[in-house]
Amino acid sequence: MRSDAARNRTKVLAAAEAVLGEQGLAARMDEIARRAGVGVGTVYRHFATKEALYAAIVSARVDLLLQEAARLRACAEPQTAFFTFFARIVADAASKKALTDALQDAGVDIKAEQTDQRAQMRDALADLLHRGQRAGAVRPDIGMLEILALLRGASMAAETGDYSGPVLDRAVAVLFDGLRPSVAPTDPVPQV
Amino acid sequence: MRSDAARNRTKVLAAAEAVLGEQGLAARMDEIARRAGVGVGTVYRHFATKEALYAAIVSARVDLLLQEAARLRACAEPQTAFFTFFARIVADAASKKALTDALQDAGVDIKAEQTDQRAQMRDALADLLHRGQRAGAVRPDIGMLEILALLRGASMAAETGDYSGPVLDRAVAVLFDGLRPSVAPTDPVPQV
DNA sequence: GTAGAATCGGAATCGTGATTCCGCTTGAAG
DNA sequence: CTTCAAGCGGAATCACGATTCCGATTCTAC
Repeated sequence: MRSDAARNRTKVLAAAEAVLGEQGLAARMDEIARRAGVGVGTVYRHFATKEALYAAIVSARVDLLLQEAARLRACAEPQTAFFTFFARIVADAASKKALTDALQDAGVDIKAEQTDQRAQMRDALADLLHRGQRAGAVRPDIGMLEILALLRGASMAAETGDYSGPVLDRAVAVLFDGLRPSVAPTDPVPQV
Repeated sequence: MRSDAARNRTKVLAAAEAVLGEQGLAARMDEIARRAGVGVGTVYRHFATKEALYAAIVSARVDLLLQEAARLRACAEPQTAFFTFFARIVADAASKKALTDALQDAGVDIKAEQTDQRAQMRDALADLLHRGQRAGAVRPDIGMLEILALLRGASMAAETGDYSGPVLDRAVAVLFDGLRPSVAPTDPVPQV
């Protein structure tokens, strides 16, 4: 690859990371090109479609989360590892838009890589959850489905950017309290 | 108003309720017109823009919720009223798309009516929350901001339609457990 | 029954933003 | 220092869906 091409690819990725992080999928290609100091044509030379570019960015972001998960699985205490990871994901969503979808959406054209990452993410989360449960830090009567729903909701709310950091922290703390084993038997839940 | 016009307006509203409930703002005007058995022009005769139509539908839906809130404020026990209302909103979001935004979004062109409804909703929720707290059913160390964030997240997750009813119910139950006063001293909450 | 205003239907228009195209530039091989 | 294929910029093209327009249809009043 020609050296200037490589340089441009890097610039495009950086700009896309920034713009997509701010605006999510709503970002425009022109804007990304402009911020990269490059023509739209160049963006398209490196990434066939907006979705492909988007996928590249999200994939990198998810990889970081997966590394974090691996670290936690390796060294952290099972009592806190699950909560730490959960909070990490929510914080990531708060700082950068458009991660949420990658977490679970049944996007139309899922690439093999994405499917794979999704599976890895799910595995890591399941493992951390089960360890936490075995360690007595997480209530035993819930499964991955509930966790995914809660994580999704928390990430989406965080992503809106309507709530300040402290408020989000307290909201997540409430969630975590609900996830701990109750000292007393759980109250019945009002049905709708 | 001419009788056929009134009839059409009704048909449009019904179709819009259905289509917007299924697809949210992504719904197309053609689709709404088609399902109403009417031309697009007719839809526009009754509602100036897609947003106006959308607003009319959401407004009606919110009104129902406000009535429910009034009922709860009037008769229900304060220990359960708050939770019942919270669950009711989430259930509504699960069955019909696009309510969430109306809950809090800072939409660009908010009509007076919507602002008013939003205020009413906020008041009702605040009242139910405070009653619950005074009755000792809701932990006292959280405020409306946290509740709104949690409600938003729950509604958004419910709206995706990715989770079955029972899973959602259990996830909401976890949330509710987190919102109850802890028997043991509360874990430290991340402060500002 | 008829006139005339109110409505209707849906093709044509517009706006927005992704994607393509192509003449011009530039890196690097010989 | 040439050569020329890879790469570039950004105007032109396309797609898609909201909104407008206007001739053709009803309703309703008389």
